[in-house]
Amino acid sequence: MAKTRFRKRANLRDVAKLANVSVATVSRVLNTPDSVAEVTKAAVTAAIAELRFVPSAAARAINSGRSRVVGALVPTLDHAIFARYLAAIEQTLSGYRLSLVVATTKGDAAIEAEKAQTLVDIGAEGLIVSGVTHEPGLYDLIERCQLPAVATSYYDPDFLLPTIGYDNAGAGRIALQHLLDLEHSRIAVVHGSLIGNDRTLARLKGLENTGDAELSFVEADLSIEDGCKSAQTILSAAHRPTAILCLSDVLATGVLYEMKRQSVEVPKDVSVIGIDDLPGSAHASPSLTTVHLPVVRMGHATAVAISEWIENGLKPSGMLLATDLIARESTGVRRPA
Amino acid sequence: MAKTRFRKRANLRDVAKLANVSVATVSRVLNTPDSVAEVTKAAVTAAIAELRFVPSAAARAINSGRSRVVGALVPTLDHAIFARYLAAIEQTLSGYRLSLVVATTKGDAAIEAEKAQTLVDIGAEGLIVSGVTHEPGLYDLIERCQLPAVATSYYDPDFLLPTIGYDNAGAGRIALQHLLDLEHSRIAVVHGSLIGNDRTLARLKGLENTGDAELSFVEADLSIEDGCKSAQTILSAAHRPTAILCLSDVLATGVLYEMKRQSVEVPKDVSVIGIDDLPGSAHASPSLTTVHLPVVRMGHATAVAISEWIENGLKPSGMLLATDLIARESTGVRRPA
DNA sequence: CCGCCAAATGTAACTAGTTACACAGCTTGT
DNA sequence: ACAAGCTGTGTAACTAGTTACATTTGGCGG
Repeated sequence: MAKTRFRKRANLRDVAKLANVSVATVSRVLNTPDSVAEVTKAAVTAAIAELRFVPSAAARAINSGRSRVVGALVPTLDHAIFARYLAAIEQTLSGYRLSLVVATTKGDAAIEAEKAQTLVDIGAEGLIVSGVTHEPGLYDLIERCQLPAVATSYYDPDFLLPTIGYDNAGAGRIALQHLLDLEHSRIAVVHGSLIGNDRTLARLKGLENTGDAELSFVEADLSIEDGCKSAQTILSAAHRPTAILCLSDVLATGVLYEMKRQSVEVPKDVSVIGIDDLPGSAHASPSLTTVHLPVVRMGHATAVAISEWIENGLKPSGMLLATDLIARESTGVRRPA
Repeated sequence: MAKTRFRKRANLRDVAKLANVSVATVSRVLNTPDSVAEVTKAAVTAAIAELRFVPSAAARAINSGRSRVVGALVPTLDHAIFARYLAAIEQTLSGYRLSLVVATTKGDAAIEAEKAQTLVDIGAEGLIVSGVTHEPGLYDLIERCQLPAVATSYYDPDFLLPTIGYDNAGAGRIALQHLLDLEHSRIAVVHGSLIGNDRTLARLKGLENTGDAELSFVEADLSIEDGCKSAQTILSAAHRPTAILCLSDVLATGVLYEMKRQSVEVPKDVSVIGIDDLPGSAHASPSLTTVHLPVVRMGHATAVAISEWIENGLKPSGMLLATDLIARESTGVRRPA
């Protein structure tokens, strides 16, 4: 009874003893079964089964120097854009027999640095981060550990880490240009928080060359709710804009809902454009004109890059992914007032 | 030169040698710094810095027997319901200093069993699975490894593993009852794939007690796209139903869009109800009546349960989370034909 | 009938940490 | 003044695997 009371996990030597073979033989049964005689193999297999032996991942890792884990740091999981992107990463990593650990940062660089440390603590072999704004601590960590790391959602060939992403300023510019082409000259811009969010900042940067147009800005949390509120603010303004440029589809969706609620016709009374191209945007009514961000391709490319780096030591160069205007129903030529 | 050519990662003994102390002292500097004299500590710290020493996660894990990693198997990440749920899990696990590895299964039990094995291979200390339909291989694995594992999104006190979730049949029943209360008697049911999806199956089971109502069924992929298509099918039927019950909000959203496109008024001409209560559902127009599934609470509860099990050996009992009807604008009393 | 070779297996030394125990050196109490 | 006790540190034995090298065994050719 005392024996079975607290039977701790069996290890290689327990199996070896029971099967009356050496530890090396057990190890061989596990790794190179062809090099072991059938009878011996059978005995070892039986012992493994009897002891319910499961090899220790840590012990294997210590020998191989491999954990087969890569870590991804994202602001949130609760946003379709990051979820899709991580889905693509996971799928591709899986093909390289690598696993994905996800850590969320709430867009806070300090939390990010902290969570990066815990990723290193569990032995992550590579890191994927979002954007190019980080704590020095994160760079230190990457440098100290000689950790393969790539930054995504942002393309910047001069950045310390390889970047795989799109031209956020360009995406903003594309959206703005579309509205300018439609002769809009009073445009409200709805954007998410600027604190620590280089993507949003860059998109705003892309709006600098406005020609004759006059831009006004509204900041909002990244939620449909806040998109609605922003629309209210904009509609109640003295000089109503003829177009609303949302730096994210989530906000645009909220704006669209509020327009409907207030019986403002889109695009007749006001045009609305987003950036992201979420799965739902094509089905909104009116369907949302937006700038497509290739997050799925980005996820795949990122996973391939980090995998090749980890497995073959091939440090990737950056990759710029194209963003395209998807013209749908929510934008139209400004009607002469 | 030859020395620096390929300086492999420094280890404890390298640091000890350089600092002229023993390995134990270095280890103490790392783990119990207060037990080391200041001068010694400084020397060791300097050596650590000089060699860019980073302790090996695997070696630590082998001693502690801990990996601090838990694995979650979900059908997909590309669906708000799972993303929100995982976000909640990650957040709560993080509080226990545990990391989350995500593996996606495409709803395929065989892929699930396979990925569960890779989770064990990287040393996961606990497993979170979705639903109660799995391969024997998965159960074997859990049993062999004595792995803490909980099943979610489905409550079944008699299941082999502790379940933390809701009553899916009940959720279906609530939705149906709502429509019956509104005097609907011809109801179309739109549901996702039944293959290997016990949640959908259970929700359908909940629709058995129909009273006088007559139900028709349409199967669709879980996408807005397919929700639209299903609506087309339903609208073109000879005997048009007065209400559409969607077993998922994604489908309901598609149905709603199609109604708008075809100028079918909701809820005047037809009522629409969903199940899930996605973030966007409250903002649809008309806003979607649905059955709220507490996925965030489920995520938290699951994370707490698995953490307590791992850390303190407390095997959780199951937990039934309430589902509530959220009556909004998309349902109304059937108009006398 | 002996030696050579290959297949099968064992021994022991690795991987990189943690930690029980021993012990030196100094302070404090009697 | 000497024992006791505390602090700081070192030695070596652990954790659980992999693997280089050594050894045994048996078949087959000369």
